[in-house]
Amino acid sequence: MNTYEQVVELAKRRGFFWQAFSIYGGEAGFYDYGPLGVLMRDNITKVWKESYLRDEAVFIDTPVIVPSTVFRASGHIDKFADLATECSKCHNKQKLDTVVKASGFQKTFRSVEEANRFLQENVVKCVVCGNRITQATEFKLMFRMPGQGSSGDLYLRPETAQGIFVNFKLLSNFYRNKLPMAVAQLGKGFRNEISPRQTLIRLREFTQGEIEVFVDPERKYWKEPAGSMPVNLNPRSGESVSMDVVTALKNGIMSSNAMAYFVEKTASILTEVGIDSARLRFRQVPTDELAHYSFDTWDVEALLDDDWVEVVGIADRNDLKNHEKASGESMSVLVDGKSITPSIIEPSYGIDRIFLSVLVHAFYVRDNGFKVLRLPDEIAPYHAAILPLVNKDGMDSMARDFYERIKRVDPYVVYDQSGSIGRRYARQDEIGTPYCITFDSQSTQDGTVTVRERDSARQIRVASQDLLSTGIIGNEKIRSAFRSS
RNA sequence: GCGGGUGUAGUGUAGGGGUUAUCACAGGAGCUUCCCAAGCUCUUGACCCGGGUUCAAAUCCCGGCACCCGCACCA
Repeated sequence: MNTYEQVVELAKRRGFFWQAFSIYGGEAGFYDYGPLGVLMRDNITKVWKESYLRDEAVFIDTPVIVPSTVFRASGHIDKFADLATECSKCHNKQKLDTVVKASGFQKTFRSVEEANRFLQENVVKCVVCGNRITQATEFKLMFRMPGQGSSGDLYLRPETAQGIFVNFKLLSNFYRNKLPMAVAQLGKGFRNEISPRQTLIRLREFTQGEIEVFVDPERKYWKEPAGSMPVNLNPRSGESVSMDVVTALKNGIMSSNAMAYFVEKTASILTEVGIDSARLRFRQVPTDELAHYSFDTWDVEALLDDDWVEVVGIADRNDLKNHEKASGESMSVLVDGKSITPSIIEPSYGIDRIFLSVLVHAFYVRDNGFKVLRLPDEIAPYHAAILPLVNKDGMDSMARDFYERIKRVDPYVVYDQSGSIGRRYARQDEIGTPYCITFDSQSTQDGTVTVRERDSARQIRVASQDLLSTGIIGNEKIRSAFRSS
């Protein structure tokens, strides 16, 4: 088993995530977060959210169900599609690839135009009735609720971003008509993927954290990046380099200050939540792979075993023009007497993929075969487990009493008195709990407890009273003993 | 969506036309246990779903669903 497979096995067994609706055979592309997964995922989004709050972003929350007018303007209804055919005689709908292959051709197409040209020049027949097919259409990748809106269809949003764009004027007013402006949204997105695969990597319902940074198109400026951390850059043309973004901007590898700034910020957030910087790279998307709305995008990819998986995309896009045209509403801001329709730099975080990558990067197996999740303290589902060394001589009641108190200081704790102490340590290692607080016979004498750290298995002794006032991961003794480096 | 493979307790597995369906780990109860999955006793728990063949299907056949690999797709 590779690391990914071992992580999936562990995740199912210990309650991080599992296939949704499994008692009815499951449904491809849908997963449940289990009890530990919810805690850990919320810890990740907390880091993300607070990081952007520090950057003066404002947060909103908009509906997941969206009228067709929005996606007509954004271009999703036209471009967010796969190629298909509909037989003019029997009206059977088929994937274009299937039909073409059934007629003995081996070919794939990039556009309707290209497909139609091929269908004119070659005889391709309907697999059901044998009628010749001459027209290709598109298979929509958005979930649609036909006719349920006030003016037509409703759709489940394929990205959270449009909810921000359509609110641009209200938001700009809230932001006191200043530029640049950053607006963020955390929420569900939906795509009717043709082949969902690999647990949390390709879901049909997923969580996105998107930030729309509205900037002056002339400058595309946000703030000065620190330039203190080298990141792995794979530019569209030229060599891959490890370089800080200030240098990259100077060398023309980064197209704008804002792009450079958010590349650096993203690297910082991802490493903080537990992604290994050595297994992280920024790849500038080749022109022919760009999404319909973007003219420059850096994909942020994490290495899972031998595959690079996109966890974040940072896109330079300009949706406001489309909405301005379609709605008739002005999307400009008056800055220094100049009317500006902003460009958008959009860092879009795939929360589920980040979550999975953190697990894979945290996973390791000890020499004795026991599995450990080396999660950052703030990301682990539980900060600490409270354990009596043995269930007698008052250790159990003392530990239980401490557990009841510490919960009020830090609710991310768990109590366990079943099995041997070694077994309990192993259990906690496997779910990434950084600290185990054990009550032994000395605890009953002087009120001190042992604190065992997950990765080193080393222990220190501290007064249980101190922990009640400082909390666990905030305790200075614990920090300096185990997290100094 | 195509082709190939797979589907047995929470997890990993053995087997396979008539069985009390194997084993391990995990889980529960108890005894024991003063620091890293110790030991003992007891114990909960499974043949993906539907149809067919058959006296009899978890086992064979067909269909569905899910997962894995490859191809395609990933706005």
